[in-house]
Amino acid sequence: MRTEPARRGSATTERILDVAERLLQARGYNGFSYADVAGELDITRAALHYHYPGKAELGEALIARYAERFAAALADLDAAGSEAPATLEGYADLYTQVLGQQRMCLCGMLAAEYLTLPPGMQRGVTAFFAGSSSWLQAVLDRGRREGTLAFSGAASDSAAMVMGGLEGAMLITRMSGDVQGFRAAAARLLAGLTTTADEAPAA
Amino acid sequence: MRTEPARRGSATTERILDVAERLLQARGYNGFSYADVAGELDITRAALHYHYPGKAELGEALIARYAERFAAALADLDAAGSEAPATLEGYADLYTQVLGQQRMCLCGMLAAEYLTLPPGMQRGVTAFFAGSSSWLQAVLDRGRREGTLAFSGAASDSAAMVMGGLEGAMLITRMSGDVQGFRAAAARLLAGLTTTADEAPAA
DNA sequence: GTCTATACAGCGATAGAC
DNA sequence: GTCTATCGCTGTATAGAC
Repeated sequence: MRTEPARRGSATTERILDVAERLLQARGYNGFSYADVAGELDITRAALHYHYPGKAELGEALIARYAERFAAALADLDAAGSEAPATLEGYADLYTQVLGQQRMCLCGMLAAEYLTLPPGMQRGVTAFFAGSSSWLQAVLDRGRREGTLAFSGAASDSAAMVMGGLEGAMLITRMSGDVQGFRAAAARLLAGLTTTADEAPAA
Repeated sequence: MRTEPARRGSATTERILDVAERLLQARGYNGFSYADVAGELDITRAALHYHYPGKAELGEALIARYAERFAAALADLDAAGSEAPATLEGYADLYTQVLGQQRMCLCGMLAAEYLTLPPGMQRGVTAFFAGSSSWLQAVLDRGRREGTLAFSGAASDSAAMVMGGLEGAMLITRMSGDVQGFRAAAARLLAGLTTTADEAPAA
């Protein structure tokens, strides 16, 4: 029951969101227009305004859907019941999947444009990262308790490191489409949370 | 002799670059206009076109100056002759300083907008990260040789982790202005390159 | 729910006077 | 080196017919 569109979205609004989401993740909020979305769907800009009265409302809907899907993915990771390191790998895989579609994280993109966003969108982006961060903190704390993770300082600091590290690696590797480079950087990032340097000196 | 403007820049062009740089780092390339820059300097848009014929040329000049300053800062770090860990802390400090001005890294911002940039700017951004990455690789390799750093895998992967990690942490903490949070995340990031968990369990 | 038509502001850019 | 004036295009948004 997570696969169906939910009652808030008609088939058309979902198609609009799909196109707008791809454009936003590729070009940023200030880098696409109603004309771009309408053009791909072969409808007019006016028709778009019927579904989403303004670009701000469209943007808020995009954030809401993205955050919902992301939260569902995190819930799936929790439900899998893996140990903390594997759970973190699953978290990193979420980013890898987005990057594989040649996209930047939607909220990472909006973080860059933050100061130009309407207030409602700013709130949505902030909430996304707050949610992601608190989920990560819980996983990190659990791992440290279980002894499967080792790091010093507050879990919130390491959570910020993981979240920021993945967003930033995504930001940079997307330019060249180097998904393997992203994977490697993400692996190095998570390696710093376990025992470190327990692998072969130079693979 | 690094403090003076260099002969390519008149006083006016430098003032233009100063304003445009701040706007770009705050709002992104697609988030500011010639009118914004001209307005702050109390000149007209036409006068701006005299100094920089188009926004693309202005953008390229901004990248060139930023990259030049950044390279000079890296050269200073090399000249200090510190051990690798301290050199990396100096590298992270460069980011902290930018964040302290409530700005995002200029090239990190442009990385988000990469697909919407004119080709000349794309080349500049790519070159910036390539240069930063190779400098980091050299420091990492040196630290591993000297025994002051410990990490497995290729230095290029850890370089991508450090660079991406700082860019991403910057991207996210800038929204709330949490410079202390950035510092902590950066410290955790670099801690993963040394022996790890050699600090007090919970500071 | 989609269309045509239109309004209106903002954009980057150019011409030509001073 | 800066100005006024203007062009052409694109942006978001609205009114009203179908």
